[in-house]
Order: sequence, then structure tokens, then C-alpha cells
Amino acid sequence: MAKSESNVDRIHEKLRQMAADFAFKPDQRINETELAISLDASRTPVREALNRLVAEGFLTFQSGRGFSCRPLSPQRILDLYEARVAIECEALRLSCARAKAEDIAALAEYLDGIEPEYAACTDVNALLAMDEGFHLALAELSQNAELMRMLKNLNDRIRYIRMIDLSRMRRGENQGNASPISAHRIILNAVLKRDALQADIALRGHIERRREEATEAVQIAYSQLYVPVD
Amino acid sequence: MAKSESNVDRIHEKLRQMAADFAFKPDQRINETELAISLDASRTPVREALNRLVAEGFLTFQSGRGFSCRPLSPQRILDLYEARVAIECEALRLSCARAKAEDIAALAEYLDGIEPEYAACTDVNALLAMDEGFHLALAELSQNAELMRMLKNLNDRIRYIRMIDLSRMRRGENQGNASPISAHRIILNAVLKRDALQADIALRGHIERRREEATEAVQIAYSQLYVPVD
DNA sequence: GTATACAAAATTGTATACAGAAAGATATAT
DNA sequence: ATATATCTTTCTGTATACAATTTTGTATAC
Repeated sequence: MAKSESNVDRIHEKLRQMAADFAFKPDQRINETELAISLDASRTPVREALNRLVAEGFLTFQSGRGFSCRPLSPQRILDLYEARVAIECEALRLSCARAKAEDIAALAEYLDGIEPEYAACTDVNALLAMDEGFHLALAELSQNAELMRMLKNLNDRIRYIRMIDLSRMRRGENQGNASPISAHRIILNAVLKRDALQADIALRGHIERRREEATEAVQIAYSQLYVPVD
Repeated sequence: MAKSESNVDRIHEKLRQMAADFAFKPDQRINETELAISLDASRTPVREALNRLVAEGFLTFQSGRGFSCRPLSPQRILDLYEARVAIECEALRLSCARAKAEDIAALAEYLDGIEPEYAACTDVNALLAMDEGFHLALAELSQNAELMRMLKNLNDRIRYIRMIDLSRMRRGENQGNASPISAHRIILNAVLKRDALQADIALRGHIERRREEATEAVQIAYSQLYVPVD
């Protein structure tokens, strides 16, 4: 049988999800014993997984005080969005230069396929998954594993904010924006034409429009995270 | 007294240095007990540090077979150089837009100051430190902590290859290249003029010239790493 | 009411023990 | 000689114990 996945991997995966969803409140200390019990393991593998999350930028670690969730500041989120622009735009440039025509075509076809689903979808998580999926597939055209790795990490870390932003957008609270799906179309068309400059402008604009709303989303995030439980 | 640094941090730092220097041979399994003894600690904190290095991209981990050093393939190195272009060029673009004039001036002055030292220096490690120092200082002008974080990680991971490349360059084995120091000058002048396009072209060219030699450096790296110890 | 000192409880940091898996060695059969 | 099976050794994975540290709670003084 195929038992290649380790326990630490499983715990790490689970904890990363929790960190992405802010199951740990910002700046709150994480109780290892409690966490270990809830994950049905001992503290040893849990701490190993927590250490990975520190290296991935989700948590902080202080001697004698253990692990805590990194605080969520507007500045940090802006930094992450800028980093995302860096990664995605360079990947796009590389894609224009070297992506296989059939791979681009396949992505275009995929985009056509999910368009109706996207337009009709009301579940924010599903929407977000589709959006992330497109951006990842786009980056994958660059055939650069390291850029992919970095982008996945960034995605995990801004997912919560994007979710808030996306749900606001769905509720029509920020009118006057072109639909993301048509923005995706425009970007991909530029890649098809191997027009790196056009593609860069379109993608940059697409991400930066979202970034502008990020600060506001951080405020909302805080209010959601600290809703009284009563 | 200030005893804020933890033992795991110390071990992690040490191991990262070892990984950057390829003290672990590529694909070779790492013996935890041996390592723990040599670091004067038990396996527990050592494994925690090793897990961080996995998340940072230095090592791999397989269930039942522990940790091993990631192999060093030409493709991976090219990916890392491309990622470096992504990070540094975006940082540069941001710097042109928002760096404080006094900070740019300070970096220019610093560059003037070390120029003679750089030209005279024969120690490859010192040279590399100066080179990395400039690039990091340049990126810092962007005031983006995440880009800095990513760049530091990339630097650690390609340091060994850069060292080989730099030592070859010093020995004059690849003639016809402009001196890196004058390339640095050109880039910084473009930032001073807030000319993002010019800066981008100069920096991109500067890094890509190095990248072209990277594949060759990987070959040399292997031959150096597997030299018989007799 | 605030501050300080000290005791008690909770939590982290790490060594160690041991079960289980992988790798290596040895023997046997073809 | 090669392949297979079995035993032995080594190394990994994780629970647990305990020391060290930090936090919390309480009492006392001002």
C-alpha cells in the first residue's frame, strides 16, 4: 500500500489551512498541548510542523513564549500583494517567451468552460478557488517551479483577505470594476499573441485593483476575527 | 541580560549556513543523531530546525527516510535566477517610485566608498558579501519587507553557485564582461533619475549575464563537491 | 487603588526511551 | 553466480518525562 505521506506532513497541511483561515487569532499564543490533543498526536510532531509554518511566514516564534500567529497589518498585506505582482508578472513575461502554444490554448479552453459557472457561482470559496486556479495555471505556463512555489505560499497568506474582497465584490459594494473573468480573458489573449508588454500591463492592473481594496479588507478582517462569540 | 535567542534559532542558523555551503552532499541522507552530537544538542531541536529548512527549500523530507539535501540541478538554478530577477526588478521599480532621495544618495556614497576595496579584494567570500550587500541594500529601497525576505532566501540558495561564478570571473576565465561594480553604478544612477525602465533593463541584464554562466557553474560545483577526500 | 513580592500553576524546551521501518548482512536454494 | 528469504543492525518517528521558564494568582505594604 502507498503510505508515503508522513504524519508531520499531514499535521503541517492541516495547520497551514488553519493559519490561512486565521483559526489562530493574530498575536495570540498557540498552546501546543491543546493543539496536539485536538490533532490526536503528541507535541513533538506538532512542534515540527509549527516550525515549518514559521519558515513559511505564517507564524512567529519567540524563545520561551512559543509560537503565535503573525499579526495582520495593512502594510504587510500591501507587501504581499506587491510580491504577488513581482512573481506573477515575471512568470507571465516568461510565459510569453516560452509557453507551449497548446498549453496556452488549453488554458483558454478551460477558461471558456468555467465562465458560466463562475458567473453563476454564489459560493465565495468556490469563486476564490477558481480565481486562484486561473492565476496558478497562468503562472505554470512559465515552467518555473520556484515561481510556482513562491506564488502558492503568497496565495495561502492572502487568501483570507481575498475572500473578504471577493465577497464584497459579489455583493456589489465596489461597483465600477470590470469583471475579473474578462480581465483574465484579456491577459490570456495577450499571452496568445506573445505580447509581453500588453500582458504585463493587464495583469498588473488586475492585481493592483484588488490591492487597492486590501487595506479596507484588513479592517473588515479584524472585525470578523474579533466578533464576540457570545 | 538579553537571552532572547533560542537554541532552535541558533541550530537553524548554523544548519542553514551548512546547507548553503553544501556541507550536506546533494541527495545524501542526513543522519540526525550524528548531527545532534556535533551540535551539542539532542535530536528534538535539531529536527525542528531541519523542518524549517525543508520549508525554506534547502532540504527535502520523506517519510521513513528522514531529511536529505536537495539535489543541485541546472534547471533548479536557472529557476532560482529567474525568481531573483522577478524579486529584484519589482523591488527596483518600486524603489524608483518611492525611495527616499537621501537613502538612494546614502547607497551611492556607500558604493563609492567600497569601490577601491572591491577592486583590490581577492577573497571570494568577501567579494560575494559585498555584491550581495549591494543587491540587498538596493532592494531595501523598495521598503517591502516581503520582497526582502524572499530575496534573502534566494541569496542563501544560490550563494554557492555565485561563489564559483565569481571566483571564475576573478581568475579572468570569462572575459568580455563589464565589471559588476560599474553595472551597479549604472543601475543606481537610473534610480537616482527615477528612470524605472532604464533601471529595469540594466538590472535584468546584470543578473541574466550571471545566469548564463550558472549552468557551467553547476557542473563545477558537482566536481568540487565530489572531490575525493584522500 | 496601585504596586511589589512571592507562591502556584501552566507552558515551553529538550533529553531520552522505545516501537517500528528501512537498510544492510548472511545464509540458502536454484 | 544470482536471486530470495531471513536475521541483524541502524535509523527514524513519536510519546513521555522532567527541568526551566513564563504566566497567573494572591497577599501584603504603601
